[in-house]
Parts: sequence; structure tokens; C-alpha cells
Amino acid sequence: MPENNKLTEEKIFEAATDVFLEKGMDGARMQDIANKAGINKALLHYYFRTKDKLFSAVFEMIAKKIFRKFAPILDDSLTLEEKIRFFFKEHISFLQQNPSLPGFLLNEVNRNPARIRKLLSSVDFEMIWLKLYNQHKDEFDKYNINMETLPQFMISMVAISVFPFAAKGILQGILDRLGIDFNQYIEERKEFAADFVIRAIKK
Amino acid sequence: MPENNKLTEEKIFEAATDVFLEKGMDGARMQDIANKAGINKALLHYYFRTKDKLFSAVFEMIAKKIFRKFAPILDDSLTLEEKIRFFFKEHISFLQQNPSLPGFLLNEVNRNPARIRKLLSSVDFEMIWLKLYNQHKDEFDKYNINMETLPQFMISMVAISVFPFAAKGILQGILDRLGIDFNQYIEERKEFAADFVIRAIKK
DNA sequence: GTCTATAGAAGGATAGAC
DNA sequence: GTCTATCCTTCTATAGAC
Repeated sequence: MPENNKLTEEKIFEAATDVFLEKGMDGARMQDIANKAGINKALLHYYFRTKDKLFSAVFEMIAKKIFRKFAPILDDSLTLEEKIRFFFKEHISFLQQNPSLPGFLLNEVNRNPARIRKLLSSVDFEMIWLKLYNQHKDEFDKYNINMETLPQFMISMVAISVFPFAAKGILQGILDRLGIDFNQYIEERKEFAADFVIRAIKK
Repeated sequence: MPENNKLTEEKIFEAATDVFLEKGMDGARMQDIANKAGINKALLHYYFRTKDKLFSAVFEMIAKKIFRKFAPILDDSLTLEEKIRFFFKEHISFLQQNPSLPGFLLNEVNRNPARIRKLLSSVDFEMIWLKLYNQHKDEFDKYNINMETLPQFMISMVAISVFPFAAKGILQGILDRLGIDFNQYIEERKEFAADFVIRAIKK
């Protein structure tokens, strides 16, 4: 039955996602994935041939899930400041629900840059840059942003949002010692980050 | 001869550092380390017993190297703005010379938080926080920083400095497509980051 | 499609000669 | 202290029955 097929393949895919997120490509074991999916190893290979192909499927899904979250930056109906507030609120909320994604993606991409290049090859960054710039051209004149510093600015936004999650393994320990709860810290970061960045670009 | 011992142990340690930085704990192979050190596998175990102990030695060295770089933030002779400019200039320069350290540390620490906890257990974060705050108490009144937002502010500084290196695997590809050289981008970031942060905290 | 059993290779670790 | 040879476990992957 196709019902059953779909279910098994999905079960495997979800189990693989869990295990790869926790252990990474190199640390993950096919046996663990099989156990978590409630099936045996042979079935993994029946559906995905090799560990590498299974990982690629999971990696691609996660990478797309992450990059999809950047779509709103091209939204036409928001002012620059609205967009900044919206970004931090939505993006950090997304990471709150998926705290292990940043570490996973950054690590695997450094280990194998080719994998992400293939995925990003269809994205027209030049167009995005231009569109974004044109959308806010008039506003930019009133802020400390121009075509040259736009990439620095964008990466700083992403850094401020993503870094606490990518560094969770260290940060959580430090915050504990200061009597600060990690989740509370992240919750407050949504507003802090927006205020911080908006002040940074105001002339 | 102790001369020779030292040399061999050092050769092993350096080779291990290279391989672990490139492949991570899980991806590294003792055989690769032996090859790179120009000796055989058995000698690795003679000097370091197990892969885990060898990795721990390398990890500890790297973690200390990284955290040592944060010492200047407690320097007494600099104003807040001077300190911020100094931090980005020095820290990004350090990362330019050690671009793979951030990805390595963040990943391994997420995989095994216990390892860094042990190292950080001797650090009195509360004292650092207090000292830092007291050093600039008067200045803070004139800036948008207080005792509550200081951790948010500090992490943002680190994020802006570290993230481009931690995300090098993605960022380099994107910058390439925009016709921007990664090294040039990083060089310009030293000043951009300082300006950005100083504006962000100015009232 | 799913299972058991196992091949085949690779990896960490050790024994023992020198 | 250094080497060769090898053990033993683990892991990916496949063969073959059902």
C-alpha cells in the first residue's frame, strides 16, 4: 500500500532528521536512526540507498526551511523599521522552536560547502540585494546604510539573531552562572535586538 | 632523549590540532593524524592513550586560546568607545589568522557542553560583569546600556565579530556571487562593526 | 516492503619486537 | 620511544528469505 510506504519513508526521514540534528553527519549512526524509526537498518538502505543520500535529503530540507524564513525581508508593505522589528520577532521565534538548526547548518556547511552551494546556485542574490535596496532607497538616505554597507548590515542582523542559538552550548552555561534563564534571555532579545539595530542605523 | 620526546609529542599535538579543526572530533581519523605527524598510529596511543584524551587536550588548548582574547575587555585604561574599537580590531584580526576556530568551538561545545563547563567553572563571571559595569558606570548612564541589558549587549558584540567566520561556509559563497571578496569584507568589518555598535548604544 | 543474517571495510586500541 | 602486525569492535551496506 502506498499509504504504508509513505508512512515508513516519513518515519525514517523524521528519525534521521532527529539523529542528524543531534549528532551531525559524522556522529550519526544508521543503527540509531533505524531504532528511532522503529525499523531495521536494511530498510534505511532500501529507501535511501546510502547514509550520504539520506543525509543530503535531511540537509536540503533543513536548509530550505531556514532560508525560507528570510523571505519576509522582501515584503513590500513594510517600512525599514517595521521590517527590522518583524524580522527579529519572527526569526527568533522560529529559532526558539528550532534551537538546534543554526549549529547544525553552520557546522555541516563548513565541513562541506559544496552541499549548500548547489542549493543556493538558483538564488539570485544580486537581484535580492538590488530589490531590497530599491525598496528602501529613500529611507536609506535617512539612515546609515548604503549599497556598500548593506551586506555588512544584513549579516550583522542575522548574527545578532542566530548567534545565541549557535553558541547555546557555551552561552547557556554562562547565563546560568549569572542567574539568567536562557529562554527568558532569548525572549527579551527580540525587542533588544530590534532597538539595538534601529539605533545603530539612525543618523 | 627528552628533546626528541618533546618534539614527537608536539608534532602529534600539532597534527591533531590541524585534523580536529578540519574534521571535528567525530570526523577525524587517528590514521590521518598519524600520517600528518609523520609517525604511526601506535605512537598516538603511546602519548595520549585514547582519541578522546587527545581531542580533549586539543580542545582545551583552543578554548583557552579563544577566551584569552577576551581579557582586554577588562582593561582599565580605555574608555568604553575605545574599548569597543579595540575589541573589534583585535578580535577580528585574531579570527582572520584563525578562521576555523569559531566553527570548531561552537560545534564541539554544542555536541558536548560538559567539556567547556569544566573549563569555565573556574571563571567568575559575576565578578567580571560587576567589574566591567563599575569601570564604565558613569559612561553607561550616557549610553543605552544598563546592568540588565549588558549581557545582551556583550553577546551582540561577540556575535557581530564571530558570526561571519562561523558562517564562512555559506557567507563566502554568497559574497562571491555579489562580487565581494571575503577577506576584503572582513577587513572592512573591523571599522563597520565598531561604528555600528557605538551608534547603537548612543543615546 | 520488511526482515534476519552477514559480508566487507574501517577504525580505535594493544601486543610485542626492536 | 618507535615500529609492525593484529585484535576486536563498530559501521555501512548488501544478500536473500518471506
